[in-house]
Amino acid sequence: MVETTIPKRKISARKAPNQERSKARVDQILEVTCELMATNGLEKLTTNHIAKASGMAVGSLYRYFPNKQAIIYEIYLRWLGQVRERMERFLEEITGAQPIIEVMQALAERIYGESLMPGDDKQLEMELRKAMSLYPELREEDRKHGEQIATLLSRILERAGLNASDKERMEIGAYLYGLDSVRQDLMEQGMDQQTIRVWQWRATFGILQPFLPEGSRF
Amino acid sequence: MVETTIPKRKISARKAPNQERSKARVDQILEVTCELMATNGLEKLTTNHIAKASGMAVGSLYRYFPNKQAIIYEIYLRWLGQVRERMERFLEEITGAQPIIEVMQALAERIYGESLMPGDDKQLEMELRKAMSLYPELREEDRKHGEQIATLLSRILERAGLNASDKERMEIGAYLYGLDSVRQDLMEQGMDQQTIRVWQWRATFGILQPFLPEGSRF
Amino acid sequence: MVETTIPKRKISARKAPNQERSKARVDQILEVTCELMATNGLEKLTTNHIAKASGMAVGSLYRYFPNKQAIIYEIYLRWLGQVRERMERFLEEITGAQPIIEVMQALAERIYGESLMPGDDKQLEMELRKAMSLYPELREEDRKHGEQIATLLSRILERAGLNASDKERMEIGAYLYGLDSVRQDLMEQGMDQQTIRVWQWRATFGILQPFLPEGSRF
Amino acid sequence: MVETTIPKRKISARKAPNQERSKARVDQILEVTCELMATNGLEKLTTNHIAKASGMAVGSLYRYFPNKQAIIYEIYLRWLGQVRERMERFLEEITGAQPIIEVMQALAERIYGESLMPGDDKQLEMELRKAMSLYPELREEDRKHGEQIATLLSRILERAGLNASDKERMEIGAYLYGLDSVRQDLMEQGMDQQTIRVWQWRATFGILQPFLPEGSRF
DNA sequence: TATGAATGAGGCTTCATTCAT
DNA sequence: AATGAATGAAGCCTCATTCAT
Repeated sequence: MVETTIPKRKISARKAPNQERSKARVDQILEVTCELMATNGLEKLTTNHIAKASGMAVGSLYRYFPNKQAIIYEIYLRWLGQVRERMERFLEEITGAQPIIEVMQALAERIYGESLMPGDDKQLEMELRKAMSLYPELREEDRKHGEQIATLLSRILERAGLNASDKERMEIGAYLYGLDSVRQDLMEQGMDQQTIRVWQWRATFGILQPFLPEGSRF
Repeated sequence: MVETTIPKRKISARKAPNQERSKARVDQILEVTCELMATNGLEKLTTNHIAKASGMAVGSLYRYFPNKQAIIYEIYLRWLGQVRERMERFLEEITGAQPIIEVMQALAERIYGESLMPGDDKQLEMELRKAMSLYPELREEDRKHGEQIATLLSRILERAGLNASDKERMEIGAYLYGLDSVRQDLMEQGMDQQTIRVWQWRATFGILQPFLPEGSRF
Repeated sequence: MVETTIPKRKISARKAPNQERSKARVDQILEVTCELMATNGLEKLTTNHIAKASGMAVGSLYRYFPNKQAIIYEIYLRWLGQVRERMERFLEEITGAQPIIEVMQALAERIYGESLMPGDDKQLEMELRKAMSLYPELREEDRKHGEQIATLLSRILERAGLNASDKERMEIGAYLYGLDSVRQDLMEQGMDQQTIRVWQWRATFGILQPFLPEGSRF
Repeated sequence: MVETTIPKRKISARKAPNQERSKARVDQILEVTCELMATNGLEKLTTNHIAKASGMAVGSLYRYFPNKQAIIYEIYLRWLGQVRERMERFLEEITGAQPIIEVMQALAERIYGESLMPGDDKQLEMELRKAMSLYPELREEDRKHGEQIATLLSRILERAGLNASDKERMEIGAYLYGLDSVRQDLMEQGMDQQTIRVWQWRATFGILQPFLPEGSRF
């Protein structure tokens, strides 16, 4: 059990969900919690609500998770995991035959365009961001995730044939990851998704342009 | 007293802080609240904490503000006011002689980069944004503010020679603001300042490029 | 859940007390609250007091009642119900053979004289009346109750042979009820019980005289 | 300064208002408090409201009264005093020449019919009754007052030629005083004033009838 | 294992009273 | 004497967490 910062709180799931039934229950809790967060917001998310909506008793929640925070933490981890997974799959698909610009376009679509989770996704993402600022553990997790993503991005860019040094590729990766939080901010501010994508693309292009093969234009 | 939506709540300061001492106390409350918000987050902001940190009794808070929300509301108003003020000052300084891209970078730094209040500013802003999603009154205020800013931005970009529509100018402003937080993230992650500046520059250029007059150099 | 006036408050019990234990707790809360109201008055009735006196935590109150008002509301409903019940039983017992004045005195004793709940009943009633003037919901309930009582009284007096209109019958009932509190006051002041009975009798007679059949003896 | 029950509270005015200005201020406080009680009810009566409505600072209130309770106490005393005063004046006016029944009728008019204080009187009386059940001191005062009134009534009845023993007259006095609280209850319950008077009269008549000279009829 | 009743610390707010000016 | 800012105990209510069954 992971022990964390002031007030020492356990944040990982209480036990590895080996048994099938256990796993199903954990999944249900997480799923229901996602829905409630997306629907009512983090502020109105109570353990009692989660239990009732999951069709189980509050006590059962605490068999699978040591506390409320741990539930959100797990959701956050899975969410980050999905993002990483996509990037990894994307990395494997890259052949090197496509023009970089197309690769980047495809990446943007994959990373920003797809729905990461079933249902009211944008809202959930916003609430997770709130949670991140509420629980220090999430922030730490986010930082580690950032490094991994930067590395992945670096490798993607490498395989796509980006004409940059290792150091530069890592920087580009970090920066592109940062751009994703810009996207999220703008979403929270209510900017239209399609519009966001356009600006996002322009910024990305600005970053990559110096490393694109001569003559590559929009 | 501003009367607001469904759960009738008073959200403006209880009285115009005419007297000197009064004003000092109001300012102290606001300042302390800013710090607490930035440090611990909106969720952990309690009236009792504010009172204790301000070195006064809870009851005293309620002499100056009708409720907790009103304190946040006031902070929000002042923050918006400062942003507007800066943009206005900036607008007056624009000569039209500088390259657009420099003007834009200067703008981003001036508007959002400077510390608006003592202490951890970026964090405060995030918390204010959370508050905005929590209190309908803030959203309304933000909407009005947004219109004013749009106008100002539009005029700044116009004067700087940017060939974009009103809507686009607003979007550019928002995006450039977002880029600034990327810069801060990277700094926290330990990236070299000079390096950050380069990438920042590239991203900014990517954003502005479509609107720059043909052949404009860096 | 009964939805009520302006500050939307739930005033019925949170759940029908099906389970045995549940019902016991609800009853305990109500009983304790009655005692506290009678002893210390409505003004000093606090949720914390109720909880402590009931030997349970505050939170438990709120499992069974949505708020303080709802507790008082339930007490009030039960009290009104008991009064009605008594009148109905009394109505069935009337034969018409007794002299009216005796029937009336018996009525006063039966309806208001008996202890409706364990303990200091008269006081409780006073407090309930205070509560009624404090909570709009109670007033509405009281109004409905009043109509039902009016009908019952009307039928009782009618069956007892009283020659009065419906309106007058209701008024007589209310007045006789009032006389009973005089009796209690005098008892508290130390007047001899037998003596009180005599005066009580005379006042009752004064009230009924105009409606008694010509020549009716005491 | 009168020291009273648990929690020891001072309830008489802080000083005999000798100085003219002092007296004026005390009177103003009392008057304003009466209005506020009648208008908003005892529950919403706060010292701050009283002060503001009196056009003075809260602190000044506490120069003339040791606490809030004392203000209400004083109002109550004055109110009781006015009732007594009327009865005394009435006593002096009795000549013995009038038929008893007329005297009693006149008394009823004087005691129950007149307005005891200027303004929203009925409401104030109701609030004072609430206060009585809130503050033990008021109840004690009410009891003493009751005795005095009973004595006065007894003397009135004597002078009016009521054919009763001293003991009986005292009892009658006590009972008639009790009847007045019936009147108040009925008022609180919203019964029409004129109607109340009629029943009140009938009960009074019932009480007195045995002692009226033979042949006195309505 | 599962349950859900029970807990109680802690959040927001009010207001009688005090005290420095 | 007068002022009114300041105080803080106390009121109502919520909800994460525990524990007996």
